[in-house]
Amino acid sequence: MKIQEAARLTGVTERTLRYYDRIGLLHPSGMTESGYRLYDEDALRRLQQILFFRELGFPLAQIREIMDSPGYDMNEALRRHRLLLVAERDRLNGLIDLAERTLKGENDMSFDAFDRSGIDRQRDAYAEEARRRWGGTDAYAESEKKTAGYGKEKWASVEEEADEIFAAFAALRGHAPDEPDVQALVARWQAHITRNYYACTKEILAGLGQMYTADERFMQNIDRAGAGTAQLMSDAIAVYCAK
Amino acid sequence: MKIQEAARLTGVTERTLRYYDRIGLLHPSGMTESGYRLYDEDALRRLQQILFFRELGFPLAQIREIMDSPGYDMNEALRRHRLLLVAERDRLNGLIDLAERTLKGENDMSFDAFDRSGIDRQRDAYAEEARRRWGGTDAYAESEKKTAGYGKEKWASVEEEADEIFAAFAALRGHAPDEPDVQALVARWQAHITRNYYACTKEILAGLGQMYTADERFMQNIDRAGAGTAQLMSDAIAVYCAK
DNA sequence: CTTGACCCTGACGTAACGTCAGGGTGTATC
DNA sequence: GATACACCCTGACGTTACGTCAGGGTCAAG
Repeated sequence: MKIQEAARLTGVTERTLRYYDRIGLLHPSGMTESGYRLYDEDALRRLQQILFFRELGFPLAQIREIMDSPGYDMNEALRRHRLLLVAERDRLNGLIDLAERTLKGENDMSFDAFDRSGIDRQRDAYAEEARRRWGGTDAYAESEKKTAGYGKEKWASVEEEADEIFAAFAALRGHAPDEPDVQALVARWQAHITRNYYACTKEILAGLGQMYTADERFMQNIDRAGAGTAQLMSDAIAVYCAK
Repeated sequence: MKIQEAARLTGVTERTLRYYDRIGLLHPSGMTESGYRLYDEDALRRLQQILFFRELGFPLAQIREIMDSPGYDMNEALRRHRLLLVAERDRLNGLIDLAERTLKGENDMSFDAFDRSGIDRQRDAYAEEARRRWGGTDAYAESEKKTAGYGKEKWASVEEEADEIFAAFAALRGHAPDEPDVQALVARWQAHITRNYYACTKEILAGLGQMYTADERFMQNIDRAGAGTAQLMSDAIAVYCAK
């Protein structure tokens, strides 16, 4: 069949089929003398597979890899990808929470450029600079008020979850910082901060990541979960924020 | 301060600051004679606000609108945006579920190009064509087997959730199809199909949307929730799939 | 032989920047 | 005063997954 029918049957546009041809993801099964693309059922079946992975959010380049290398471990790819999906969902949950808190006036649409996340809540150099710079603003007062309003139980549970995340990082020591399971933990950490403190943008997160190894106090606190945990977190955060 | 310091303090890159200047999102507070950008604290505060909205996923163009029009209803924007976030999260939950089912071998990485979603499970023209085309394949048999394995209770609860979603659409009749609350329902519907039937790509979804008004049986079934519900669903799906 | 439906290949646009390349500015040092 | 070096600038192209023309062949019907 010609391109129009193939497009109609699968729901994609003709442009998409030509694009997939060009990037080598799906070549037509044949061509007429006049250069018309022809697709057969095998081609359409391959397209179905492509669309399945695309729907899951795989980039097209990776889909091509998966489908062209026969030895590719598809289950492993799926498992890793699932972790990315979970991480993204957790991040969204943090944002939803942030939006709700902002609507209720519990958040000020700004943020403090330092970590008050129970690591040990001492101000380091970075935080001090931020405090000097933003200390006099309404945003600062607002945020102080909010965190001050947390009850002791709330704080305890927040720190407990933080410790859980540290422990999870500690368990992954030895893994590469860019592995999906590690990256998923970074997303969870970011969501944790966003939910409990302030809008943790990736810029903030990157700044925190640097502190975790640069500042003794932060590092020691994190490494209570095991030596090298802070280093892994820091490296993983760097990778996470680079994209 | 000059651009480098501003970038360091806020965590964004210089390139980003120049870009925001160019697109009119954040102009520097001043310029030196030689054309160097200068930023003061007001500018940095504005940048904080920008980054807050950016983190929530607002497009830069909308952030500019929000911040430049004093009469803009920020709470309304946040409320609408929250619905988009929720919709996206639900979609991800559907995909996570799909990935897990695939890993367990309960899914075949393909899909049936027709809706078996309890609407009334009769094959329409579109479905018939798909059946003719894919009917003999393993994928088809596999999927039949799977849905056949659903117990009666499972089916009942699946259909119940479908009815809930129809009712939610019915409650929004009169709203424009592109409103975020309506769009959020579309995402929920897609996630429902993905969770309970097959990988519902946007191409599939678009095909279903057309059926809902084109095919009497589907339309009548949906309109049990109220006349005009199918039309709204169909329109909303069309908008949803267009992007 | 003309119409109309269908096909093709560029080429530009999208969002939000990253990454050079090529060149000017500012200040400290030799 | 020349040089070194850090810092600043403006293009311009690359990225992802296509959408949207523009300009021009192909094919069957009338």
